[in-house]
Amino acid sequence: MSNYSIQQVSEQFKALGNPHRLALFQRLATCCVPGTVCNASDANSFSVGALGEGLNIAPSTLSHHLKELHRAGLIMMRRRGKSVECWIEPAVLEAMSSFFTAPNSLEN
Amino acid sequence: MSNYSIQQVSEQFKALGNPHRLALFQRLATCCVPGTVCNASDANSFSVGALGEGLNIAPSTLSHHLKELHRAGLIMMRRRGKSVECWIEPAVLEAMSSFFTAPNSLEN
DNA sequence: TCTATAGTTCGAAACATGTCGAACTATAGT
DNA sequence: ACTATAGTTCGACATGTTTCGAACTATAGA
Repeated sequence: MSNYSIQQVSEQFKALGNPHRLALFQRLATCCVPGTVCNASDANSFSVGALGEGLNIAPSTLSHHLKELHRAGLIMMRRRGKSVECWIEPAVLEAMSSFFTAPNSLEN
Repeated sequence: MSNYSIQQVSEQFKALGNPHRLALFQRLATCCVPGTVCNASDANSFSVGALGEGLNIAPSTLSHHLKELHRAGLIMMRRRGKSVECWIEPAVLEAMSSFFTAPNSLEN
């Protein structure tokens, strides 16, 4: 049973509804190579810069998108020295996935 | 393994990233009352009008939102007499859910 | 303290979205 | 044919979003 509202969940989907942000999120969500057993507990983190690699967007745009993902509650961010590391809490992936497998549990 | 691109999937999330559309989708996805065993094969359908009930939006707005959900490939629509019935294919729920449980399977 | 690296904030421009009412199409029943 | 019901399309308007460059803050190392 989720304690999120329709409003909150729609904000999360909106955050994923942009190709750049979805690519960033997927990069964080993909914690192991295909065919490998994925251990959810050691979620690996990326620095902001590393996340943006290959996306061809300005640093300011990258920063903006990560802020959106963070505000939606989809990713975590913490400063570590010169860089800021980002990661996804496994519970977030479970909650998002369960919207489709158990949509009853959402209220309002 | 999904055969959708980042572009396509982000369109699907974008479609769900609006409170009204998410409410419509959830109403269709909720095929059984909480605590009941849900049989995915007999997905129940709603007419356009029934779906919009309680949402306080103009018929034209409702129509627009359902078209968006349909264009994103999230819902099916078919005319049945005077009304148009909408439903979700169970495979869509599985595909969406698997983005969060197996994000590796998405390319481009 | 100076410099280089890593991100963020701000303001502006172009573009997309959500919403409505009015006018339209489609079907069923009389 | 006429009427009522069910949705859709169109045009308009207000509001949001995406993106950038320029200027800023934060940290580490020399």
